Amino acid sequence: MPGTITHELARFPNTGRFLAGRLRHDMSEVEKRILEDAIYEVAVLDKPKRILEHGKVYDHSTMLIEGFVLRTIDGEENRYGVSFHVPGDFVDLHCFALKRLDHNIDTIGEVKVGYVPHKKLREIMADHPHLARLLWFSTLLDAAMHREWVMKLEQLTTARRLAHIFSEIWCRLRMVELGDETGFETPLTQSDLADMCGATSIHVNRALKELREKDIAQFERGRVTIRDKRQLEEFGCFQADYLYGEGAIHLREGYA
Amino acid sequence: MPGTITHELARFPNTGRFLAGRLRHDMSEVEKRILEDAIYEVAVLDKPKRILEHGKVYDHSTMLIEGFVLRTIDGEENRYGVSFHVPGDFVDLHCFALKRLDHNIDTIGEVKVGYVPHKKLREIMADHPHLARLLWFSTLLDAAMHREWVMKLEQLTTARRLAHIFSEIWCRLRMVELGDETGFETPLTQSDLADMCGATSIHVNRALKELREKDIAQFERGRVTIRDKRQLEEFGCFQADYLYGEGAIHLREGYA
DNA sequence: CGCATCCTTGAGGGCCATCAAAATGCGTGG
DNA sequence: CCACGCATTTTGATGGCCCTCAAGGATGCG
Repeated sequence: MPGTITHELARFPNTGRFLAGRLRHDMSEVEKRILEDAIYEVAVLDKPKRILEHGKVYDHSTMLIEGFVLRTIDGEENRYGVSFHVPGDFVDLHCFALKRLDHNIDTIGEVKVGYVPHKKLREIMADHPHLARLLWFSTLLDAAMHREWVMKLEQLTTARRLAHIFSEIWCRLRMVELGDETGFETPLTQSDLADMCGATSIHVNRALKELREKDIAQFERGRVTIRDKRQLEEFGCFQADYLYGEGAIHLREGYA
Repeated sequence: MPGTITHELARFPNTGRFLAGRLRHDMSEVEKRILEDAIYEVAVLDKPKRILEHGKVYDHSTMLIEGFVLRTIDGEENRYGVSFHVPGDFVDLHCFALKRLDHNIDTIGEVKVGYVPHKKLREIMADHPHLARLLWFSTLLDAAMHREWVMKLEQLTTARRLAHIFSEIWCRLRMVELGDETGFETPLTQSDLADMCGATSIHVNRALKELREKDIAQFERGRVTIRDKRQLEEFGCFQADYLYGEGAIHLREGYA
């Protein structure tokens, strides 16, 4: 059926999830084709790997086709997770306009990525302003998610941060029609979660126990099961509007 | 003298600080003129005011000409500061491509702003791809700063967060040739700083005392004085590369 | 000179880090 | 199949950072 992900992936196997559930409906067939054809190489990485490194300059950008990656910044001793990506995300469009990178991109579990040369992106900027705006939009989504993470870190305890992260990942997966109604598969470890929460893995473990005992969500190796969606979102102070999905569901009611 | 801020401001009074110290040298005279002329109205706001509100849709974007603004997100009880802007920043280019806003823009002290209609921005997207890329670049700078804040919040104590914030503000002011060699003027209160640190104003007060006693930096009503730049940056784990300034100074050495 | 806002200090308690140690699951090779 | 190594997960005890509640001092403005 036209409009479904299956239909999109049949025609655009590498970029069919790009902006799905958001502004993909605003893309013309021509634009979808241009983007799909911009990918000159596809790679499958089965082991965790740092595919982009802080400080370096690249002449391509990366589309995440399958799997998960983490955007990280290294500290003196620890690694810090500053954002998370799901299939359909253009993970480092940032390095197109910024040149050198201020962060790393680390894969988590098995991943399939597509590479787009910056030369192609420059052509798109020059010849297809509407598509260019959509690319811009996708980087602004990243910025909006970063802002939410800043607020989350300023406001929430570790258990609530985890609830927020689970809510966000689940919501984003559902927008690209991954995961299911009871939760999602993920290769994330407790240590990865700790990197994203600014906590130790030891404390994350206790916080996960709290979520389990409250019957909110359950983390097992390789899977997150949501026991109570409403409670999860409430506990994690999650309101999906910052993800700019389609439909009224994603309009935050707003606090008084 | 050509190239100095004074010379730029003489010709482009409202936009002469845009990307100064970063990619402004990459802007042609024509592009500078287009941007300056895109501002259809200038306003001076003497009292703290929320100039952009979460959830609303705007048909203009805002250039900060003088003064400071805070990008905030409201919680149930508290306000959270997710970023900070200095003169020359295009504070809400985000709302051009995102439509509705996921955050607020609050002024701090007296502020002068210029408004740019989105219609003009669409024309720039269509007719001036290079200038469009520079606008994109400026929003990516915001994203890079958000990432650094995420890391800062995951990693640092309140006193160190303050050191980081002071370092960042000072560095950004110097790029647009504001502030001076010993520090900078600012209308920020301890309560504003608390909103940016995810701490209470009470604790910020104690943390400022620590910076004072360590002879690192001094906060008085309306002014931050840096006593020891090297110590400030070290204590706050500040490395300026994420601000993408010109020159080798801003290239992080990188951790082993 | 009264009021509002901002700054400062003290006491008690909760969240989370650190140090230490053990249990579990998983793949490899004998 | 079992032994082993390794990463991941789990639990306990102690202490530091920061929150809350409470109160008072400074500063600026009408």
